[in-house]
Amino acid sequence: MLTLKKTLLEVLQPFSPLPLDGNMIERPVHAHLGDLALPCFPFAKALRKSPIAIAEEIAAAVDHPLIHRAEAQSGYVNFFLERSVVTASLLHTILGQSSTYGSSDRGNGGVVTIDLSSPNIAKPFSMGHLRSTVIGNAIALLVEKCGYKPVKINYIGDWGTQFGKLLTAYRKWGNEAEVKKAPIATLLQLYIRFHEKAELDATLNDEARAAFKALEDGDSSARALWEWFKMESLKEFQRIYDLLGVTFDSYNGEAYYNDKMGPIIEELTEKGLLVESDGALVVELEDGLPPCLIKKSDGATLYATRDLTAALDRKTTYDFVKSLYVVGNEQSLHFTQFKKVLGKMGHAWSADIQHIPFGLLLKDGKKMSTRKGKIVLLEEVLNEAIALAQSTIETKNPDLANKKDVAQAIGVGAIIFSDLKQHRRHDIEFNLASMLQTEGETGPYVQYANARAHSVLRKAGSMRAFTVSEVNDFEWAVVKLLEQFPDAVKRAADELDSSIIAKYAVDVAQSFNSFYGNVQVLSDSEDQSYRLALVHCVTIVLEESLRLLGMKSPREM
RNA sequence: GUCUCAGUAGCUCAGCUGGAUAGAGCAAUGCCCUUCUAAGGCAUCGGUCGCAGGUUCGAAUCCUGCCUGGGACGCCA
Repeated sequence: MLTLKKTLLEVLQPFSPLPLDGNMIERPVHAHLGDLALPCFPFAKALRKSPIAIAEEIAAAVDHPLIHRAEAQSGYVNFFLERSVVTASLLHTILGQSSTYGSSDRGNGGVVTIDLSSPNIAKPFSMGHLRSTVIGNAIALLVEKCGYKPVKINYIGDWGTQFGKLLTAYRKWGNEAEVKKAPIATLLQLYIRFHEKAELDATLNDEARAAFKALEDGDSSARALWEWFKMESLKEFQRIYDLLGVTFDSYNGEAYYNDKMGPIIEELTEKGLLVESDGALVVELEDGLPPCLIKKSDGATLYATRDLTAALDRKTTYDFVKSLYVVGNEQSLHFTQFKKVLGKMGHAWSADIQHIPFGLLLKDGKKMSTRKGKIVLLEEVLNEAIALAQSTIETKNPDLANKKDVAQAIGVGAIIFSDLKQHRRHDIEFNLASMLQTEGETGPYVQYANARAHSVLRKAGSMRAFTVSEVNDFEWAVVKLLEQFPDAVKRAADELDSSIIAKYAVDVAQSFNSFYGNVQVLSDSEDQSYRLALVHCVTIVLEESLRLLGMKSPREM
């Protein structure tokens, strides 16, 4: 309640011996205690009175048109707002601002680069990449709503020793026809086979390293195979991005930086930061951090080398005010090192780089590993969710138009929402059943609330002017939540945490469903026009919330 | 071993910039479709907030130690 809180702060400041801020006003845990509350405990010392007495004095003295009444209760002043005044003003605001409700311009057009998705070529798109894609996309939408200009970069993993492994495996055991038939699946099998054999025969790893070195040095046969693998992979990834509705501003992957790493190595050398260690070149770091490897003993580059190059390139290309990397928890150390190295190079903007870590997707309590073939394929999961939504539609709403599109919106929505609703740092135990769920705190639940709201609006026909006379508890609960939307957006953007939006959307859907179940909107009552306006506002806020999560809002389902 | 993240109801989680009786969803049980989409609503059941100290008028929330689990820890990314 940003504006309500602000107003209340101004009203209350004269009574307080301390400067008040928004954090000191809270929402009571139970609705019967009031709409907003001021705990008076912090004032006791300065005023040398008991919090109970202070609360009573304030409650008796406060007088404002927005405040219906103020009650003192065990050290708190509980405020009951003038419901009809607040409601009328809020509904007009939301209807007037429509989808821009909750938007701000505090980003001032500054560029925020977001490194997201970043699947590895020749490997299937796993559930792990889903997290990065979905979280990164939602953050892009969030910062955009706050006036920044997001640049989504899909930093494709198309370089590195893994390609040496793949090239080696393909030359030993692969054939062209099989790869053509089922590219990713076949390449994955080769990759897995390589690791099985390498456990028994360590010389394979040496071969792989040599093969990658050859690729990096421009060997034409290696290069041709690599191009082919990459093309096939990108085709497969695109199908998934289309399904998820995610687009990118750049697909510059690691290979893009292959011939651009010279300058950074020179810069590191000039600044005296490179040190030789066991034949490799490293940058030593303080604070007990392990050194950052820049060049392997065979002269080949590493992840960190390319990341540094990419960071410098992005700074000159985009001049970002913030650069975000949506990459798993397990790479935290790498990002700490990488930022430190940039700092040591004298780039003050290294402070604008931020790792957005997220928890692993676990299977039986353990990390899934591509190398051992322990992965879950995202495309299969998505298709299953869509099929499930489709069959639900057939039983519940068989006459629905565009069943296919709606089923896709719901199935994909269920998957996206199940990921975004929990705090991103938590590890997630992979559970297909819970991702496919459509009841309770799920994406389809929120979408359903919105569809019901639209159904009411359709039946009502055109909107009319309204006046608010009385606001019942069901309506008031919805109004109070709608009022918090800008605050939820702000908190989510401050913490770059879309789960705040997801939880907020569930709250709105719950309060709306409760209202819907208990209050008849379409009726002869003179409250109908005001209730319709409320329902309309619910759809505006729900749709905007879902949009910020990267989800669609079908009007019928 | 070092660093790091986590431990809240049977399960999955919210609350963690300290504030009132710790909240949801799932599961279980019982109601509600001759009122706007039952992917819904209403109700019941369910908790030593990992353990032990400390700070505070007040701690799930902050500090310290311990226990348990995940992850990372130079030539992978």
